[in-house]
Parts: sequence; C-alpha cells; structure tokens
Amino acid sequence: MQDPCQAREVLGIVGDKWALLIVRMLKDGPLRFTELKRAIDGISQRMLTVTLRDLERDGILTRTVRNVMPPHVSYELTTMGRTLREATAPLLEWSITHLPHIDAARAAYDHR
Amino acid sequence: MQDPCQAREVLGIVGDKWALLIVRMLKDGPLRFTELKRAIDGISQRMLTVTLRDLERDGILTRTVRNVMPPHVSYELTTMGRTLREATAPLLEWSITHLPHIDAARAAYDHR
DNA sequence: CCGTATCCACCTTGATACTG
DNA sequence: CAGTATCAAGGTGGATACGG
Repeated sequence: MQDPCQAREVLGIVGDKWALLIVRMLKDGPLRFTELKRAIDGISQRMLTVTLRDLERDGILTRTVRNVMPPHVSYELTTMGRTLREATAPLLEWSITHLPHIDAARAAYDHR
Repeated sequence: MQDPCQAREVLGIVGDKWALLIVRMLKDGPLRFTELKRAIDGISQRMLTVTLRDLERDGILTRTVRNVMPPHVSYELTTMGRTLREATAPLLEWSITHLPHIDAARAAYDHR
C-alpha cells in the first residue's frame, strides 16, 4: 500500500465540508455563483466564495467572468475536477447503500 | 443524480481528519491502540480515542478488550468497514496520481 | 450579481495530568 | 496498556455590512 501521507493531503480537499458537494453540483456542466448558492442548502456566501477559491487554486475547477450587466461568473470542472468526481462516485454509492446501516448501528450503540 | 443530503452525512465520517487513516491502517487485520497510535503520525491520544469511539458507534469497526495484564484492546474493521475502505480506494488512487498536478496548480495560482 | 471585510461565537484539538 | 478529565488556543464558519 502506498504512502499514507498522500492520503492526508487529499483529505484536505475531500474532507472539506463543502468541496465535494460543489464538485458534485458541477458534474453536469457549469453553474453560476447564485445557482450554486441556491443548490447547496445551508452554505453561506462566505464559505461558497472561500471553497470555490480553494478549488480553483487546486485546479479542480475554473472561474470565468463575463463582463456584462449584471455580472456573470460561471464555475466549471476542469479535466482533473471531473476525474476527482469520478473517483468519489464509489464513495457516494457506498453512502447511499450503507447510511441506513450506520444509523442503525448508531441507534444500537446509543441504546446502551 | 441522487440525494445530496446523503453525501452530507457521509462527509461526517469521511471528512474527519483521522477516520479514513484509521480505516486504512486496519485493512490488513486488527491492531491495538498503541500500534495505531504509533502508525498514525501526529495523532494525539485523545483524538485516537475519540475517533475510534465514533467509528465503533457507526459500525465501521469493533473494539475487543482482552482482560489480561497488561490490558489488551484490539480494533478490527467490520464487514461494513471493509466495504467503506474499498469504496475509498479509487479516491486514494486518484490522490496518488493527481497530487503532483494539484501542487503544480497551486504553485501557478500563487505565483500571480 | 458577485463578491470582500470584519467581527465573534463555537468547535475542534493538543497538552497535560491522572486512573484501573 | 489504554484510556479519561480538564483546560486553553487556534481555527472554522456564520452574520452582517459594505463595494465594484
């Protein structure tokens, strides 16, 4: 098995509270700031901005400004961003099939 | 596309700073508390305890106490824990192949 | 519309000391 | 050996107000 330290670094991206949710929202094409804000329930304007900036910095997505009135900024996955999204697909699958088990396990544990 | 809310819940596990590292360490069989502590560089005794408790509660691993002197507690993945570990494998793969790209993207971004 | 700036409450976490 | 208890520091993130 490979170097655990690499896993550490990736957790910095994947472990982020919002990052994977944003990546997922963009899987079908670019979205604008406000569209993302509406789509991701509970995210604050600040955290959306910060997280988008981080993902742009990491080369996961691109930020494109159209200078019209009103301003128009769209975010789109890069090639690398799309591969990340594919790599997280099994995990999403897993979550959907196992969350009931987890909830059950928690209930059983807490029952004692 | 499935319910994003489920992804949210899983991030509670996966997004944890230490959880996935522990799951990975256990992939080849049970380990004891001290062995885990040694293996996972930088984790404090407190966080190891807390994270193990959470994972046990979620049904990801089991905690087994052997009442000998000195005390002997071993942790082992459950069946569900092993499937989680398999689901995260592609993500680990991705991290290993793409971390150089990410570092490069960051350097380029910061250069401006 | 798409941010940035500031403030602050909260949570997480490490350090340290102590126990069966 | 394998924890628990306590505390304090730092980071995280929400609310709010403002700017291009």
